[in-house]
Amino acid sequence: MAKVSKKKLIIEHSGKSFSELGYELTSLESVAKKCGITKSAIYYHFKDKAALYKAVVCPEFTALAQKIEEYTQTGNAVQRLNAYIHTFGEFLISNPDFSAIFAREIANGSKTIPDECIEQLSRTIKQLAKILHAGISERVFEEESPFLIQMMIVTPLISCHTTKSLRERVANFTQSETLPLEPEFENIIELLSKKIIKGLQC
Amino acid sequence: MAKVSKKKLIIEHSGKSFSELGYELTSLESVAKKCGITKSAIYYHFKDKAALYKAVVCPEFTALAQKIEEYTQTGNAVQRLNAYIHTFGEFLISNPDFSAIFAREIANGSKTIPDECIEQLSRTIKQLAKILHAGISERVFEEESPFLIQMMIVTPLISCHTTKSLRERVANFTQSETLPLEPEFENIIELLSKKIIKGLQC
DNA sequence: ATAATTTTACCTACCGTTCAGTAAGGAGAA
DNA sequence: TTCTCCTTACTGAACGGTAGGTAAAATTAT
Repeated sequence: MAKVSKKKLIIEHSGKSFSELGYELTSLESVAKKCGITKSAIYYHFKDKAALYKAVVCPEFTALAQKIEEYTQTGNAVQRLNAYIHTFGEFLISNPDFSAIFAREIANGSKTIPDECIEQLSRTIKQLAKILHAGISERVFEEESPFLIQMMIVTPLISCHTTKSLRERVANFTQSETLPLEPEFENIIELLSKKIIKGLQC
Repeated sequence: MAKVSKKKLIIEHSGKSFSELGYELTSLESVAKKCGITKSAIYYHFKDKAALYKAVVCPEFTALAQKIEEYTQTGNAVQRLNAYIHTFGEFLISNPDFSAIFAREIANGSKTIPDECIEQLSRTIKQLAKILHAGISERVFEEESPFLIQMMIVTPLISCHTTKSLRERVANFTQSETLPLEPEFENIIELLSKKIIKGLQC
């Protein structure tokens, strides 16, 4: 065997399924089928469904936190906040699977996110808090809760993919009206970043 | 029967369950139990599970669209946008069940939202588009996609309840740090409204 | 041979759905 | 009044299907 470990295969395919169907509707049998193995083989590698989910989700949160810390160290507060939004945004936009899983978790009360992931998430918000604090020192930002700013950044970006078909359906009802309402935004990250930074400035 | 109709009871209890557990995890048997009837009684009143879900969700969307149109007719563009955000926000904040269902739908690709609801949703965004257009005429707003603004308004508000426990867990990792990060925002609607309007102004 | 991996066969539990049946009550005719 | 007929509102049992999970045998790799 050209050692493509089955474990990785399982993580890949189940990740896709978790993102497309959600945790509950993802059946291990269908995942096994896609991997070309049986359901029991999954149970050899993972204790249970929840453990598999963890194995899918944790590395993603870690990679995100890593990137955030890497790219938001230099420059003034405005530049750093811009970098924060862009780094977060590009990670979400270019990882639609992770985005979808994150969206479901948020809608779900985040009950199934393990503490390990929460810790990674807290790394990013700590970084955001630092940037906002720097902005206050530089007298360019008004004081505001980092959680609120985080939500203003993350939730629209996360929903960007998941609301696509919703926007299209809504557009079907509005397209005959006066205003042309395009349901797609090419450069949502830049648009959002500009608006949030402007909204935050003194 | 002089008593409260069972049909309403079913809608109430299932609505709570749909919002707490989601569509899939809501079992009709548990709903029936809470209503003090049998599962079959639900099938007497509703064709199937999907029809019950519709009966729960449609009136809410209609009520929302109604209120939006009612409260955003008068004033200048800034006042009307402020009214739009407040009306939408207060509806969501004071209807956490609807909020949770909406959040799940967004995370889920909105596959289970009936067209009837989409139409109601399009009413609200048409109204938003009008307001933004008025703002451009008044030379106070920059041109921007109504869909983007809608997302900036709706997704943070919707996630406000559902992220509560997430924020608390994240705060547990950050509270010992330099910045005190409060996971609660009392007046999120007003905060959000101010920032979005500022971000949109010329 | 031994350890790692995977399959076969199976269990239990639950879910949405259907369906036959029934108690209660009103409408209309006798 | 009383008998018949029909409707409303519901029950209980069962069905087909699928899900997560497990024990043990079989296969493969070292």
